[in-house]
Order: sequence, then structure tokens, then C-alpha cells
Amino acid sequence: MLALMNTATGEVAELEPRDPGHLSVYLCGPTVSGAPHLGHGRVTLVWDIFRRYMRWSGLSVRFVSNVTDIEDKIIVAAAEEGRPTAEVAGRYEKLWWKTMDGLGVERPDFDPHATAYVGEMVDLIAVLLAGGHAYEGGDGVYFSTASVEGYGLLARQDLATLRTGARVEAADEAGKRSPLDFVLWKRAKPGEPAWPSPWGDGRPGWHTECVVMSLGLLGEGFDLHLGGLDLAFPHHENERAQALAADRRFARHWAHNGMVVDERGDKMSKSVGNITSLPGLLDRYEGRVLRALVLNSHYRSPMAVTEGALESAKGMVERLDNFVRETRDLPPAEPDPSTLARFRSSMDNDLNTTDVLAGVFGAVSDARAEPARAPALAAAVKEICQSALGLALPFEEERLNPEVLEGVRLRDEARARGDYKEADAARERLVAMGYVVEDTPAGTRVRRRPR
RNA sequence: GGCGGCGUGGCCGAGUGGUCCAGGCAAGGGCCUGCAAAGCCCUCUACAGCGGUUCGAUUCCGCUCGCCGCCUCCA
Repeated sequence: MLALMNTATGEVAELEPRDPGHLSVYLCGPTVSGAPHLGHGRVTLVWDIFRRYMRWSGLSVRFVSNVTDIEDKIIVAAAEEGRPTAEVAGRYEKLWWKTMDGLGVERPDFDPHATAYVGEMVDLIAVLLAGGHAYEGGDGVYFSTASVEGYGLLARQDLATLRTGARVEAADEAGKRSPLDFVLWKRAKPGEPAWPSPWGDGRPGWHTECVVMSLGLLGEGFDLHLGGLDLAFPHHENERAQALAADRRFARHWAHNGMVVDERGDKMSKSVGNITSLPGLLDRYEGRVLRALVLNSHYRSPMAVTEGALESAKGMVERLDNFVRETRDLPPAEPDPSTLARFRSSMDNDLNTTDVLAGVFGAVSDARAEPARAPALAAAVKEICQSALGLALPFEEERLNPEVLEGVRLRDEARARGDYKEADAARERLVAMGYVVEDTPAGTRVRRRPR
């Protein structure tokens, strides 16, 4: 079974599914108040790879990832555009899923929306109030962090030290008793979207939705809660605190992926404003290149998405593409067992995907050096890349348009009669159409280079 | 200030107390080719610095320097 760093303990530990053979997973999804950025690309790719691998390993995975469709930033965006929040959120959500398709990231099994769970959130807040874990302040209802034993587990600090480092409270949260307390229910200002509650019309705070949605769809003591490292504290801590205060058993294992950083090594961050649009990047690089880049770095390390790193990742994809093209007509074979074994042990070791790539490229080299083993090795590469990692490779012959086929025919004819001037001209035309041209014993072949 | 992490060859990026070697990208040379492309071969070979432990440290320990993350919004 796969061992994964557990943020709650600081140790790599084997996953132990609550229900044998089934894995229940919650991943914190996007707030749809803008275009997805590179950080969204990483978090979704990392855990998409994880999810596929778990399924490939024979587990059934119940994968839940939420969409936060009501939140301050959405209200601001809607006000700026003079449109309803639901419309703005809907538009960005559409862009979100389109971008996920571009990345080759599978849809979650469930994608609960915050606005569909307001009633459950109100119920939870009532329970917290009744239990003395929450209080009413000026602008709404707040959670009392001091009321929970062991608050600070995911930050690996205790309440007192966290409080020492906390920054000055925001003015609109003046009703809080402690800077670490957080809002459960925000009373609506005039014109803001609002839902009814015993504490006045308003909207839920961000941290509550994940509690009711994860417990609602995955049940008590679900297996794994995932997200970007920046969510570990305070977001996940605050989820955990609510669940504990409500006497519910929450996630049993927490895992967090590292941040995307800029060229200088600084984290991409909304407040800093150094975030890069993901759809914009996907115009320049296909999703497979980004997936290769993610695979080439450990999921917990900071990852820079630079031109050089992207070009390098593209080179890897191209090398795999070439290997697949040259081996796809080999007779079918069982995947090479030792290659698969190495793959499993790399993945099971806290998702060491860089080592996975080393193994895959090792198989590629071996297949070229030892033709007798090539069918089994090629089958292993296919199994690993396609089935387990979601890295689509050209296992099927590409269809070429008539114009390209005509160019290929012209080059073949010219070469056959020794007219290299014409042959070169035909090649240039094909290159201009975006193809790499190769001469083979079977004649001219063309292929597209990864974008 | 508290807590956590990082510093590997031109670049990205694993890993390890002791032979050799990560892997990819890039660069240079060669083979192959009508010329190419792809592929193959070769070259460039590192572990921030200083101490310590050890027969032996890039790997363990300490210190120094540098960088980053969290304690604000955030994936």
C-alpha cells in the first residue's frame, strides 16, 4: 500500500482505508472568482496522478472535490461587472472545467457546491453554538479556536505560539475574541447575496463548507484530505476544529502538495499578484507537458514553471512519443514485471514520480538495446504512462489530413527518382505545416512535435 | 519572533555512509542518412561553507551563510 506524508504527524505513513479496498478522498477545489492559475494546475495534476494510481492499484476511489461558488471575491467580481454572483461563479466554473479537460484531469466523482449546502452549514453552526464552540459577534457568528483541544495540529504549533505570530485583525472582523477565531456566518450587507439563518440573513464562512460536504459525501472518519500546502493552516485546521467541536470524526490522513513558485523562487500568491493564468499557459504548452513537469518534481517540493523547465518537460514528452511510435506495431505482450514492480515501489514511496520517470526512461533505453524484450517493455511503458499516470501517448496512429498526405507522397516520389531538390522542397512544406519529417525504410513518415 | 523546509553537475531534478551509474533537457564530438530527423555511442560529473563522528560523508551531528513557506487572501 502507498505510504504518504501525513501533515498531521509529519511522518510518511501507509494509507489505511477505512473500508478495505475503498479509498475516500476529499480535495479542496477552487473558488470560482477568476481564471485558474498555475497553482490550480499543480494541485489538480498531482492528485489526479495519485487518484489514477490508486485506481490502477486496484482500489475503488471515491473522489470528492468542492467548488466554492459563494465567497467575498466572487461578490467583488460580480459587483465590478454589475452581474449576479451566480452568473459570475458559473462562468468561471465553466472555464475551470474546460481547463481541467485541457490538463487531462479527470472530473471528481462528486463536485459539491457551497451554495447547495448552506442548510447543512447552518445546522453545523447551530451545533457549534450549542456546544459553546462559537459565539455571536458584531458581524456574524465566530468560531472559538480556544475551545478546541489541540488546535494547531496541522500548523504543528500550539494555540499560544500561533496567537503570538498572528497579524493585526482585519477591521471588518472586529467582533472576534481572538485573532485566530474565524467567521462561521457573515451577516449580509445590503445588496449582498444572502441565505436565511437564526443569526440573520447572510452567507457561510469559507471553512465550513468543506466540513459538511466531506462528511456528507464521505462519512465519518474518511480516509484522506488533500490540498495545497497553503491550505494546511488555517483552512484545514479550521475545518478540523469544527468537526472536532461538533463531535465528528474527521479526515484520518492529511496530505499537501508544494507551491508553485516564480523564477525567483517566491510562491505564487494572490496578495503578491505574481500568479500566472493557467489557460494562458495551456495555449502555449499542451497539458501533457505540464503533467510531465509535475511528474518530474516531487509533489511536496516547490515547483518553478519556467520556460526552461517547460521546454525540458516537452523534450521528455517527445522522447516518449517517439518511443511509442516506433514500438506500437510490436506484437502484444504482457508488461515487463520488473518495470512494473519498480514503478509500484517508487509510487508507494510517497509518490516518488521523478524516480518513476527514471524507471520509464530506463525501460525505453532497455527496449532499444534489447529488441527481444521490447514488446514487454513497451507494454509496461504503456501501462504506466497511460493507465496509471494519465499521460496520453500516441499509441494509435495519428490521422493526417489530405494536404499532409499529399506532401508525403510528393517527397516519396521525388526521393525515389533521386530528385533531392524537390524532395527537400516537399519536406520544407511539411515542416512549415508543423510536422517533423523522417525517412524510414517504409518511406517518409511525419509526426507532430508536442506543443 | 515562533514553527517547518530547502541549498546536488549548464538547466530541471531523484537518491545514497564505501565499486560504477540517477533520469530528463541543453551543449560539443561521432555513427547512421543524399542531406536531415529519430535513434545510438562518447564528452562535460555535482553534492553551499566550516568543523565533528567514522576506517570512510554528498549522505549522520553541530555551526555559519544563503533561500523559501506558514502564522493575512491563496491550490
